[in-house]
Amino acid sequence: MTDTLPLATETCCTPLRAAVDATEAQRLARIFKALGDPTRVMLLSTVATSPDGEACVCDLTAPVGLSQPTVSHHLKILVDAGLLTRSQRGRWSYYALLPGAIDHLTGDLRALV
Amino acid sequence: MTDTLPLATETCCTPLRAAVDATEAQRLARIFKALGDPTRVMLLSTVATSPDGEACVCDLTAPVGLSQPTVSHHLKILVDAGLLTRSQRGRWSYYALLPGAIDHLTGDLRALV
DNA sequence: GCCACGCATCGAAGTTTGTGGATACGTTGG
DNA sequence: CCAACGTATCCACAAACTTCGATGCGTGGC
Repeated sequence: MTDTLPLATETCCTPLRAAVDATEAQRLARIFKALGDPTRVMLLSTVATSPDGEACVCDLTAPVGLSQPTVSHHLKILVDAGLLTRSQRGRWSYYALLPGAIDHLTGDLRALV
Repeated sequence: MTDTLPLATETCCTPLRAAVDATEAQRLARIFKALGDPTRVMLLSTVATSPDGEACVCDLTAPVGLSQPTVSHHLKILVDAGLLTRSQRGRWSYYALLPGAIDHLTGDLRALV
């Protein structure tokens, strides 16, 4: 008796879970973070839409208006994120879009929600 | 005479341009940056896959294991990026996925490359 | 009207990131 | 070999970001 129920939780605070686990969220966030800079968006687009499908660093400094070390830094982030590939031929490093990378990303994005 | 050509540019340093202008790159980067954090990826997924399609802050602190101010901060970033909507009913703020936001994003992503 | 509740905002500390100059590395041409 | 060239790496610094405690703001119940 007198055992008043400890107040129901109303309609709030229901237990929820994401469609991905913490590891997958971290992997996706790493990719999105690579795209989370205007310079890198420009670089990715420039590389992907170049006539040969690839471009070297000296081609990319002018479009973004930044120094060569900075451009190399951004390109490395895009490569580490699995969006670009790097192939060195002679003195030049050619960057190209990793085939299927964008499709995989859009697929993962839809799987999130 | 004797006007030797000033050395052709070899095969390098061709003039390139991105498929988007600087303003569009900045807009996209803003959205991607919002997704560039594991916590926000988890939050977006949790909100989007919740049974009612919406969730209040108190529902979301537990899944990510962070304090309430921090969760509110991340949710504001997702709202500002145009990914979530916020609707206050009573004492609670309900966050939901903005319809079409993911589709627009995937479309913009394909238009980039 | 007052208090409890859920949430947003503020202030601060620690960490990460973007950027460029200087420099080192690998390659090519002479 | 040696010099010139294209890149990557290192160092430093300013700016932005993540996080949380404290606090302020609406709303609802008594």
